[in-house]
Amino acid sequence: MATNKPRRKEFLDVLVALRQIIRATDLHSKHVMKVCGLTVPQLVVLLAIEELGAVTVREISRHVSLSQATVTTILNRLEERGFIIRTRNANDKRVVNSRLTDKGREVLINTPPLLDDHFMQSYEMLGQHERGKILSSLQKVACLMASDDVDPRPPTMGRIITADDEPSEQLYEYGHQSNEDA
Amino acid sequence: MATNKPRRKEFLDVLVALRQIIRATDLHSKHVMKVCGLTVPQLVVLLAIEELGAVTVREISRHVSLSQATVTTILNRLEERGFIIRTRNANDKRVVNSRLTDKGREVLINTPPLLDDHFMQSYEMLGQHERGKILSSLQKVACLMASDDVDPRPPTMGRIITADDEPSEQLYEYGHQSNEDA
DNA sequence: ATCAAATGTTTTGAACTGTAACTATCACTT
DNA sequence: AAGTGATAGTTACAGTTCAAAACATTTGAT
Repeated sequence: MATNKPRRKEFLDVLVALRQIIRATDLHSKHVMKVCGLTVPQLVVLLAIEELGAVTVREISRHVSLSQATVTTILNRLEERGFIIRTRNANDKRVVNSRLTDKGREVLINTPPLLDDHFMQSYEMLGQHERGKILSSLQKVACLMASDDVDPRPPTMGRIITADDEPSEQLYEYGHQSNEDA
Repeated sequence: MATNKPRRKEFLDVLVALRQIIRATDLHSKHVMKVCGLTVPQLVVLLAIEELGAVTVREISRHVSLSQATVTTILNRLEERGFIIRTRNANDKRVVNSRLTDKGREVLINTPPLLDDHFMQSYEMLGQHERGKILSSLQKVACLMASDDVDPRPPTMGRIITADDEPSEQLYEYGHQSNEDA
């Protein structure tokens, strides 16, 4: 337990790296916006709806790691532009289910990559070991940061539509499950 | 062999981790705001000014990895609240130099940590090897992402304000200095 | 000296983001 | 049935963020 104390500088390095990553991510989102008319957050939400079918706001917000309010504003834009429709659930009128329209489904066909092109290329060339190191580090950081804030998670009782809501592990998977409700 | 091609899922994992990190960072910033009245970006800018002395907007923006426009809006808020003052440079009236006020210097004394408490604690307990892995991974990611957006700026060659940019004590005179640059 | 290009900052417009306050609805108790 | 508390979603507000356009000023060329 000797050299265990990171100096101030080490934290600063972490901070700087994080800020650069955040900035690059944001820049990429703006770039995607110019190319395809949708930002990365919008696409992420759209993909979540594609994957989950008729889905509640809360489920989306958990799935994409955004607050409910944020998801609402994103859904507003998506609905305005005709990529999704929202319908109140008949069983529980508090609930709003969002689904893709044809237009929304179509726009997803040509989805540009959600990560920076250059990053993806370089990342692919890295060799499995290195990639694993990076991914696990990112997840570790995410995890360490999240745990402070963990627990927006009341005992779920999947009543309305939900199947199960696993927070981690494979978030996006291309399976399909039609989960229609009357 | 040659499982070298990361599957779509691997990129998604990266994306998800990144989004969680970004979110956590933002949450922490909001938290800091509630505690000390300044957001993390505001503090970062303030710290940059503390470090660099009377400094231009462009220099700040490079130092903190934010666009000039963003720095300007942050400076607006900081000036409004009396933490800094901006003065136009006499030599070149396009240039604006920002410096701390006493109030600004004072508020920095009790700066809360710019990284999440819980994260810092856990990070400290990690052992040097693990920490190194994480830091280098973050830097790698930052680097891979940044290169797309290559810095349109060669290393600062101090034109207006003196040259050597030692990150330590400020010995900046914004007087003149014109020759140089043989 | 004057006009044009370059440079430094600010403004504008649009999006993301979260908390807190608010509405509507449901579930459960009395 | 009425009331209370929990839950789902939206709105209001404040802050960050960037690109692009608008300004202001300086520098270089004619």
